[in-house]
Amino acid sequence: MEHGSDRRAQNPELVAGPSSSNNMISRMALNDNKAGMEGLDKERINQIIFEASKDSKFFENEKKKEEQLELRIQEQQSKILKITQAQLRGAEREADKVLTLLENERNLSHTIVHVDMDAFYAAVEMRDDPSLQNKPMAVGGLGMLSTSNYLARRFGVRAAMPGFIGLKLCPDLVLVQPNFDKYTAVSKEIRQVLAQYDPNFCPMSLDEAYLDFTDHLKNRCESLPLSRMFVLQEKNTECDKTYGNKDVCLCDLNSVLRPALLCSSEFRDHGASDETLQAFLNSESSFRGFDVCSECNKIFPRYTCKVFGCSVEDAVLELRNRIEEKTHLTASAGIAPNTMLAKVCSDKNKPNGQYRIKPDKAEIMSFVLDLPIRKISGIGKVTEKLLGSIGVVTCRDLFTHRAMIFHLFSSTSFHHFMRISAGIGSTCVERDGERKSISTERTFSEISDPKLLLQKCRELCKNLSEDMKDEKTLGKTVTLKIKTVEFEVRTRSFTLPDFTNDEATLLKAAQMLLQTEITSELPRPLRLRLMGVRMSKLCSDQDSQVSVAEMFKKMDKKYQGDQILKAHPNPDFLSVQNTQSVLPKYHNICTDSDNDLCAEHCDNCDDNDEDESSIFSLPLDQTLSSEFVDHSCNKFEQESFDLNGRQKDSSSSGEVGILKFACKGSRASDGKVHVRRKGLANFLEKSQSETSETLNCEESHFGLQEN
DNA sequence: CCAAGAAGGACCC
DNA sequence: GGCCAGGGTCCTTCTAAG
Repeated sequence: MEHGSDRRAQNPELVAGPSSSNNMISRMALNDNKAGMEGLDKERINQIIFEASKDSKFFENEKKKEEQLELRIQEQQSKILKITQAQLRGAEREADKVLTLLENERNLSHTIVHVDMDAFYAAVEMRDDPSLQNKPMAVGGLGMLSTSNYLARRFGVRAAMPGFIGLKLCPDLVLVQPNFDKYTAVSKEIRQVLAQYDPNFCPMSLDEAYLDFTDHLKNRCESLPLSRMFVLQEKNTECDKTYGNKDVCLCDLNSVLRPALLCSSEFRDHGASDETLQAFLNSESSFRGFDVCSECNKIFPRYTCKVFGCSVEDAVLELRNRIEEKTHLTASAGIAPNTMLAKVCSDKNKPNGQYRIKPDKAEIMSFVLDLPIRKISGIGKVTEKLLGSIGVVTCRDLFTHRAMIFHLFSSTSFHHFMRISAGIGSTCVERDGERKSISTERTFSEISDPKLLLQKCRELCKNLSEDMKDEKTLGKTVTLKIKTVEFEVRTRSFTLPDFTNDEATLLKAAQMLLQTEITSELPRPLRLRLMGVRMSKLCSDQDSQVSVAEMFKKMDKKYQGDQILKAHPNPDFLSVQNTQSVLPKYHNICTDSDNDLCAEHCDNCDDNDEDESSIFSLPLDQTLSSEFVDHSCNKFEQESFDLNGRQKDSSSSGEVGILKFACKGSRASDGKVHVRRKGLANFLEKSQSETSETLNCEESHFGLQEN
């Protein structure tokens, strides 16, 4: 195995001067790890990109960033030189421990599907404007492209590329202004289909989502053939090519026609098995009388029906076909035991394809080992290069270099990398909770006149305030973001005493921040190309009170699948993951039936279960003012852990109340829940000030003195 | 001396 | 000849004040 000392000599990049033009070419280079970009003339494309960029301010800034990255790599190298062999061996043992624990965590019982629409925005535009068919096109403006169609990708034109470079690469490129309202509407249609396979699916954006197919597949095995029969339009007919054809029914045949078919006695008569039904569907007479749409009175396009089998593959194929029927757009899908792998899989057979990794460790490993780390969601340009500099390119390398990674990266990153190397990912696709921030920003041609800058700021605050009112949300921390004409980004924030979405208040804070920046730049003018305003520390408009139940929910969210807890050296932490794959929900805390708290307050344990508004769902200050407070603090140990899993002393008086409160919710617990209690303490400490303020709690609520 | 806020970045779509 | 978005999330590093 190779180590740091000889690495430097091997890696020419580390020897070359700072951001050599080679480095810059590769930094600016086309990112071709997107689907539809294989086998391009990269040399030529990169040259064009380089030429188009090299005299710009943007490029200068990129150069700066590249230099900083190289500096980081050098720091990394000198760190490596200091690591002894003994330390490496120790780290390897630590890593192996973590990997063993991760192995226990491996959960192959879920079937996760990642659905990803193919070139979504571009596909919608092409669908609605047949004149765009067979032309290279991209959605976006001269400034930036959102996505490109597959034809344009052949020229190297891709998302996140400025439009003017796209035009250089492909002079015939057609640019279409994005129409987000339309994409949102189409997305809604798609989600209607997705919801039928997993009502709790998790949309990641307009065009992609994770689904947990586990339950669907269970039911599917017992389902009737008819329930798996769907209408398909015949491909490659005139109708198919002319989506805009006014004479043909454009309705979703599975909404319009299928119910009628299912009602037909003839169909039911043949629905005993997949085979008899399919045979009937193939027969001449099957669709007689089903020619005209009852909704639009137009003639149906040529169609057939297909019975989809019970396997995962069939189920996902069915899902994709139904999306296509409904929207006339294609989707790709990845099927795997966890979200991380499913995501990679959905890219594998793009466009209009799917790929499955079976829930089998050997198969997972053979898929993962040679997978370049860059394919994994969350590993971008920088991490790729950082890891690349120590010889890590594939997921296998993550394993072989685990000792080095242990030393070079934070505990969080290390665990993350180890999970990747083992092909372990999240098996739950729960929707994200509430949003954490809301913002608006605008790029413009240079503004340096302070008056105009403040005017810009006013516009942004007005917009943001409106957005927040639409969302019925309040916020506390105002952040001003500016980007100078040199592309330097700065953020300045200010926390207000109260939650608000009031335009004037917002403006006052934002303008104050802006003014400070303008002043600090004097005597030079502050020359900006972008300004943005963000509000964070949000809470809902309705109730600025958060219930204890909400708190616990947040907890669950935060620690679900948390690798730190699970890999923590403290055996108490480990006990959780051995008993349950995810941390217990708050109502599972009360596993003890003879516990008084439990009997009183936990609707899950209480057999009578009459009390929907149990104490856990009351606003916090009410909860705390109940007698529940007083006898609740008897047990809490003073251990707590920071987010890196390091134990720390919690004797500071400010924490006491928080910690006490923390133990209340889990007082009913047995040894197992001990973990939970710590986790909760951890959470509450972390958000201490937020907690007492957000929840409008008087200090006295926390004011119980320690013993 | 320490935890929390602020600032800066990486990354995703 | 022109000249790189906007909406988020999460993580890390720095720092100032009690």
